[in-house]
Amino acid sequence: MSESAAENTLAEQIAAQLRRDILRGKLPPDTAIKERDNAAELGVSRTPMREAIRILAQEGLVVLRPSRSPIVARPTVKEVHDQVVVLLALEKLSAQIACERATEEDLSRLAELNEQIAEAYDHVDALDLFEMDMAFHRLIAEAAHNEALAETHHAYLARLWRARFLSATMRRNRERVVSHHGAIMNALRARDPEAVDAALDQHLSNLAEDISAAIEAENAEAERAGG
Amino acid sequence: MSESAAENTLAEQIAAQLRRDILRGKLPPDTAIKERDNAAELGVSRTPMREAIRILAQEGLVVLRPSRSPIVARPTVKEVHDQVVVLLALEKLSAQIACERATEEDLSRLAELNEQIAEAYDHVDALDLFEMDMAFHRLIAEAAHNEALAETHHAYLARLWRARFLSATMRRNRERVVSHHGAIMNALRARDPEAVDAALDQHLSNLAEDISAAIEAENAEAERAGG
DNA sequence: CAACAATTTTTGGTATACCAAATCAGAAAT
DNA sequence: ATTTCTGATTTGGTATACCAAAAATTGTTG
Repeated sequence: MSESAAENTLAEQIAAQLRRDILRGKLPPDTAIKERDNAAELGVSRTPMREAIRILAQEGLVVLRPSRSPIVARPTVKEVHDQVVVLLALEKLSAQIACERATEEDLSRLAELNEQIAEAYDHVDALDLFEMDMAFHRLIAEAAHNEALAETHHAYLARLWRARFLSATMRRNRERVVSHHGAIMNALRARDPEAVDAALDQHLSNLAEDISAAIEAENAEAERAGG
Repeated sequence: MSESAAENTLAEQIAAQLRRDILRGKLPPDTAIKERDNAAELGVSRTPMREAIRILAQEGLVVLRPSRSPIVARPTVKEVHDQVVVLLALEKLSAQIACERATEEDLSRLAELNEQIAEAYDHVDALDLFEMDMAFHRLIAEAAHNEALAETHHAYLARLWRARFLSATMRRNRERVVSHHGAIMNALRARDPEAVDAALDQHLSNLAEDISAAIEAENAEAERAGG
């Protein structure tokens, strides 16, 4: 996991477990998450299960409905698209600030990670690769040294994880990713705000469309199965 | 309240209560919120109190410490400043999008509210005025018709509520607020992204400094009292 | 008088039991 | 056959009790 912290409480462990199951598709959208049954199944009480569900709801992975079981969220294309827009804005802001504030260490960490990604691209599985990509973007956000910004950015990254995963497995493109990351990095190295902005636009603007396509495909699939 | 929703659960009611107490200064920074004592005091059990505390922690109003009572947050100047930076960026993004997407109804609501603010400025108390100001900025965010963006923007507005309140009561300036709001509105009316950007910069850039000054003053005060 | 160790207290985390509201199913009446 | 009313079941919300870990305090010892 990109989370370095060990999951302390039972609730957090449960949340992590459910999160994985949701993101990997084991718990597809619209699946009910009954806090009673689910807790029993895992051999825990309702209390931590309840808290875990709240955590995921806060992340947007499940939706809470009054007097109904929470269900795994099925975001609409518009919702996901809107979220991508915000993510892009946050990342651009981070990068702008990072042009001034990034330390040498920030930059070298970024470079190192990009190399790792380039190297691992054809060996590791999509999920692990995704963790690395996510870490790259988090490093950018953290290079701004603005905690609130990094936190919010991370929240969006996490929320869009599944959508980004769907999109990436559809069109996995080594050259694009690696060279884009390289461009972003070099612009940051040069501390050139405009170049950074352009590079990020380049890298993330397609993302919106890719993700939309992926979501549309999944929802169409569900439509066929459910109707 | 700007919240239109009725608080359903006990936990939400408690959270709302605590939130008010914190924002109005009845529970000043560093105050411990023991879930046991506090629950007993309000005549409720720990369960909803616990949940309420989580809600406020998520909002950044209280901080959770391992094996310690949660305490009311005392944001540093840097933290608040960083948050203002993000708020500004979110609002600018909203306004940019709103230039395309805002409906006539959005614009007229904005105009109406601005008039109300101008009219009420010298009559109502600072708190009510603040609700109105907050509503104005929320309308801008909502005019972008991007739910995720509006939500995140609102979260920052809420988190900065106390800081903004401190700053505003320090230097209340009718002309500045009303004319700035007017400028923002007109730029939106003209659907001119650059003008909107400039107007928001004008209005909110001072905010960062004002807030910093206010927070510094409060923390200095606490220093004197506590040391 | 200082430092350390043991005990007591306080903390959050978890399990369980109970309740009220909402939903769903089945039976009865039209 | 359809609709409506009722009661059983399932849901989330709340209260309470228990536990383990971590502080704080106190007492003891050097």
